Amino acid sequence: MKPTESEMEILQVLWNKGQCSVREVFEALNKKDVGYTTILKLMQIMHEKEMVTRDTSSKTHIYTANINKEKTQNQFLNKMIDTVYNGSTSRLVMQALGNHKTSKEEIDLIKDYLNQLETK
Amino acid sequence: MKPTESEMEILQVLWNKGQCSVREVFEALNKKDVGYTTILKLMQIMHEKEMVTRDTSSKTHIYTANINKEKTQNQFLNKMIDTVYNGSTSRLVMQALGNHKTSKEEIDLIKDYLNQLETK
DNA sequence: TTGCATTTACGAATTCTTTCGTAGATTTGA
DNA sequence: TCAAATCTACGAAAGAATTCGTAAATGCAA
Repeated sequence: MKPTESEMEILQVLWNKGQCSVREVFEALNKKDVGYTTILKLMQIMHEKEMVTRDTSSKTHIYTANINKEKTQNQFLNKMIDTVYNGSTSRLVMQALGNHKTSKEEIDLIKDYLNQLETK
Repeated sequence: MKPTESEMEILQVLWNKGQCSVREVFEALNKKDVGYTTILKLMQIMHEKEMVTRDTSSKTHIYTANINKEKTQNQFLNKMIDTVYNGSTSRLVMQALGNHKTSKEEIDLIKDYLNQLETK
């Protein structure tokens, strides 16, 4: 049900690009030390689990994500809030905002979002 | 280096309580279907990995977390931002805020925090 | 056409994580 | 004191997740 870490990386590519062959995913991931057939195998397993669908009409199969991006992200997020932040969303958020990687633009986006939340 | 999920649950308890025997952790976790010796073994492994230290001067050993809470949380957070949110902190934050589990109090906390960030 | 490159399928090995049984030591209290 | 309870150590099994080698099919290009 819940994707593994490797599966998540693959889903990431599929969500971004929409449709991909194994090779496209393999190249997008660009992992050293991981061979082509490893990615292939993972995607076959994901197909068995029905996390992805595929079009096998031509030799090169074309894969598409078959689970919802937002729902899946939320699943990870909630798990993380529980096991890493002891259930506190605000602590996660504040740490995320405080970790220097956040640009001014991103912070502005979040302010807008908070204001929206407020007026509702 | 990076704690596993089970290890994270144990660390959670140790960070909260400071110092614990195996039994205390076992009881705090309160997991059905997981025996005492399982937690013991995990904590012994964590000791080997130097994630925890322990005082063995009495029969019941007392464990203490030996890795930094904020640093470890950040490690998970950054990994998550990368593999689940494609590198976008603001998307993670907005999804966290949007998932209903956030109370008004928490939202206010975050606003204060953003204002602080701003004035710096 | 024919052989080279690409692709799939699949089994199996490897590695990582979690689980627990059992044995032996220590403590406690009846 | 000594039996019951509690604890540690440790090996090993079970279960997940990842990895890849190899064989067979397919398509492409000379």
